[in-house]
Amino acid sequence: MSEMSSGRGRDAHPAPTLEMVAAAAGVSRATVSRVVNAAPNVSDAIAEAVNEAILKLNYVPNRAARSLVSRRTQVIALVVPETTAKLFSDPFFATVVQGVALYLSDTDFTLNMLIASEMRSEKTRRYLLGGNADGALVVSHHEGDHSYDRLDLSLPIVYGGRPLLESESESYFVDVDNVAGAAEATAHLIATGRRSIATIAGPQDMPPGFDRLRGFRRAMADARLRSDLVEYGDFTPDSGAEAMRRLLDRGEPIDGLFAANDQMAAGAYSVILERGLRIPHDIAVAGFDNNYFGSTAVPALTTIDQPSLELGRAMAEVLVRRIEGKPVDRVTMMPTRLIVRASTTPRDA
Amino acid sequence: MSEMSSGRGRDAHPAPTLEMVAAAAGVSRATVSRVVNAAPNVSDAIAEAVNEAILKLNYVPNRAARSLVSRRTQVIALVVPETTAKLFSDPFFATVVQGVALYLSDTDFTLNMLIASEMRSEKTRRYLLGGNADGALVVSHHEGDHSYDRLDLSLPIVYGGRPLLESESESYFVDVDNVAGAAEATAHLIATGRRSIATIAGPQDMPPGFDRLRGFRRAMADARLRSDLVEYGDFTPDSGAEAMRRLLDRGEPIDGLFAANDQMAAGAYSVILERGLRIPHDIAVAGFDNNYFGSTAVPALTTIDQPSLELGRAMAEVLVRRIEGKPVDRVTMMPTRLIVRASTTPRDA
DNA sequence: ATGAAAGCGCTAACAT
DNA sequence: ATGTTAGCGCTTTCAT
Repeated sequence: MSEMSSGRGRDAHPAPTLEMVAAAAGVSRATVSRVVNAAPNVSDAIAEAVNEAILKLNYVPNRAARSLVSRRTQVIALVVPETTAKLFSDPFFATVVQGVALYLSDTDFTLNMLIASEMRSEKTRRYLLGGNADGALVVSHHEGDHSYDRLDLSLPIVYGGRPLLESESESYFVDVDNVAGAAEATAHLIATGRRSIATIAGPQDMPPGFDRLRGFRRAMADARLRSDLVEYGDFTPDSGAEAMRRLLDRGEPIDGLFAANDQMAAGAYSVILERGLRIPHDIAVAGFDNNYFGSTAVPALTTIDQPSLELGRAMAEVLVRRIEGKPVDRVTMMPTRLIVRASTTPRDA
Repeated sequence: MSEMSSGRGRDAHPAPTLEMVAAAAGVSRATVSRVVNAAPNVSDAIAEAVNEAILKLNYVPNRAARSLVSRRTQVIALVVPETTAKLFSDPFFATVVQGVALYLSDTDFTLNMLIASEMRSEKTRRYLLGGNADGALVVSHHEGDHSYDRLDLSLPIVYGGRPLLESESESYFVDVDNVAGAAEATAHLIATGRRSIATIAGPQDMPPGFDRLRGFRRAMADARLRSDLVEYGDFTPDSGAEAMRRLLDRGEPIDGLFAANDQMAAGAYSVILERGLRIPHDIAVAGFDNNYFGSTAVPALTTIDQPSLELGRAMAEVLVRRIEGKPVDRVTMMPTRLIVRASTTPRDA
């Protein structure tokens, strides 16, 4: 295993410049620039000659030079709060990033990923304000933290997930329709014959926690059913188990459960089983997120699928449109999808 | 929900330039540049005055301008083959990326993520060769594809995972020690009393597939045990199930199984159970990867943990050292760790 | 120790 | 339709 040897490169073949292309094609640099940027006013003959020279020299425009004069970096920053990065193994988040990257790979933009920790928050701000990116995407997980709002004055920003206090923010965001998704899951429970439906809600200071409870309540109200069987968890399996315990300890009959995410549903499963109750016979269960906590559970969990890839794609698209000055809605809602599995099979089936 | 409004910014506050700082501090631009870059020859008094001006004006150096003259972009490209991106939900991959990002966030480098599809491979090459990055990291999953080797002449590259034909490549890479990990898992099976141990190997044209089989054979040979109970899968659960079926159909006794990854182990589980055999009583099982396929299996799967975060970190570190011209080993091996769970509990325990 | 000046590679008026 | 020219903001000799 040898040592050494390093950052040479880039100098072996001193990269061809626009000027060299101009010389080779026998035209001015301005003309080459026009050809490269597909400007309207170039005669076909010359354009062809220039393109030939470009090909022959293997010319690639220097981005730094271009950025310097055009004031455009063609860079989009993806800001990942460190708390979210810790949950990196969360397939939801990874898929959102993939969606962003996929969309951008068809544009001239490049994706810059930043991990923003408390410590380095100043560094992140400086990076963003230092003209290093044309726009930023902020993905936090459940927090609804729109603390980069102020930066939006200098740089277009698009968030994944709505802000906590929507009325106080003018921020652009793309969000999953948590209310509709939760309502759909609840309605499904009702449609399969359940009447005494409880919910394990998420933290009410996190938008998804709040919205999913709202969706549950709405569906219950629509069916003229009571919706006071509510306990709260923090989206972890353990908290789901405890909430289920509290729910069962109330002594009221429960034949259906909507958990605000699959993890909590998984936690609830263990308690339900431990009390000698059967799923779905005694209690039908529906979750939210559609991840492996639900798909590998026994019985498999009915849940709400989030369009994570599309969410990422949409975030990138909204941001690019803002950067390019095209009109975009300030809020974009992504539809969810009900995934019916064994945990909500009707009793008579 | 309002419409419009867009890419303004950046002009509201015309970013302060080095020149403005110079004026404010009453010195020349050269001096400001020296202070910013911590050059040796600056008097404390002046340095202080300059720093004050920088703070007051909230000055941030313009990267494009800096890159243009210094020929350094401070950008590191992370190339993700699209085939890998599809497996994005794979926690292994996501965590590697996180490791990279985490390491870089303590440096002056920035992470640029590129999805390299077949279609856009030319675009990727141009990007890399166009001086848009100071170095590149290539993470493919299992493929051992080092097809960017040629670019290494112009740009330092570091791979995650060894090349398929190591002898033919001079590439820098960081890899998990698959041989040692597989050997450790197998040795553990042996240590817990198993003697007729089979393996479900991965594709032999993928380095991890090949290396894990080698590790298995080595451990068996060290214990003077036969190692001809080998069937192959393609790392998917289904292929694991089929391989297990073939193994069992051989009619030879099997009391232990090493699967080259957790997915295939999960597939094997179903066949073992379906044949009325018990885990670990009849057959003890060990996997590799340490992901949820194993941790959520029943009984929980003994497996080999890969230091994914550290792998990413190490890749970034090796690349940065190359870029900075510091010595680095061409190959870096990351140690694995045995995670003992219920699937290998000794019979007498 | 500090300043003056040149120039990195490109785009965008402006002129022709 | 094409060329000329003047910078973009910074680093870096070279003087002083």
